[in-house]
Amino acid sequence: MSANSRLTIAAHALAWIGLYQRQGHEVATSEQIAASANTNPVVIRRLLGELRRAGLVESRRGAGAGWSLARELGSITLLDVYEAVEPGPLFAMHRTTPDQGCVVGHGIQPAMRGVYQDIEETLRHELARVTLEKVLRDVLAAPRQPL
Amino acid sequence: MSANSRLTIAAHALAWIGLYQRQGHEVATSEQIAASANTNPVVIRRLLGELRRAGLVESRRGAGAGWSLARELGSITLLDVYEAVEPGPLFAMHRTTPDQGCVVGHGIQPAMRGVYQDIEETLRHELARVTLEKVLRDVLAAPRQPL
DNA sequence: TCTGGCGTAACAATTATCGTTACGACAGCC
DNA sequence: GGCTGTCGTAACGATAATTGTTACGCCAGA
Repeated sequence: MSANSRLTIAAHALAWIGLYQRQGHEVATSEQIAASANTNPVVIRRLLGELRRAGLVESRRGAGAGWSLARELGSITLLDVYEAVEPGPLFAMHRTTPDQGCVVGHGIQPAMRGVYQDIEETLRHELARVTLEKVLRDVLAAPRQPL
Repeated sequence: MSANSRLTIAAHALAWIGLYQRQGHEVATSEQIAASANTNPVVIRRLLGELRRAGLVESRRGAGAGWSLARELGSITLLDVYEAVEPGPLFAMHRTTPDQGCVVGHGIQPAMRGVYQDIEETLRHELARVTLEKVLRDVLAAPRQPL
């Protein structure tokens, strides 16, 4: 599974915007966030665009443009973020239809579908337990380097 | 996340071998399994090779060659299969190190690491609950098409 | 010795992610 | 009204993983 960092970067961006706003700023720019995440501003804009479609953030254009939270960090869970940025299911079925004339080929997909549904349900439950508020709290709790 | 079908195909192969052996056959060939899964024998051999490295199946060469189970279906769980065929973690961190001078850039990875560890732990627990014996049972329980 | 299938390398096709450049659109400000 | 900074998005390349496919040596029983 080519693990991707979309959820990580999206959470990073949300935490960054949230902290920045608590410091009194109105909006954050994709360039600032990209500098923190050490990536390209377009990557941030793409991800935040998906979060906006999900109603988690808002963007302002023109002068003084940038991004702001549409909801409190405490009301956003990692499940919200996951659903916004991760399209497909965790596990895939065969890419071609198995031999329906074979007993196993005929029954394997219904069997695995049940398993996968249970697993995704559990995953969603776990993700829903973590708010971005808690993520930011953990971020700030990370030990600073010694002097 | 480009979902992959490795776990599905591996479970398919194991269920197929298990059922075939219960019908009195010694070994199953990659060609037979590939026909059931509607894919190429090399794909099956590759996956079964990883399962053999994990001690789940055995292979025989020479005349009368083929694959057989190294353990009972009831003692093999989807977690065993998952660990054998899925290398990486579910979610990835940033591909480049975030800005350590930024509070969020510094603390985001420890924070997400904790979340991801919990999630993978839960996933493994779910996978460990399902034996291949149960998978085969569900496969055989799939409704047959009406006459 | 013959033969069927494993073991594995090699390559192409496909797909997703990520980085990057480019450029139009927008809105506040001078 | 023009300037400016940032968004919004298209386009392209690099990279990597998966999957399918061909090819061929190797093995062991008949």
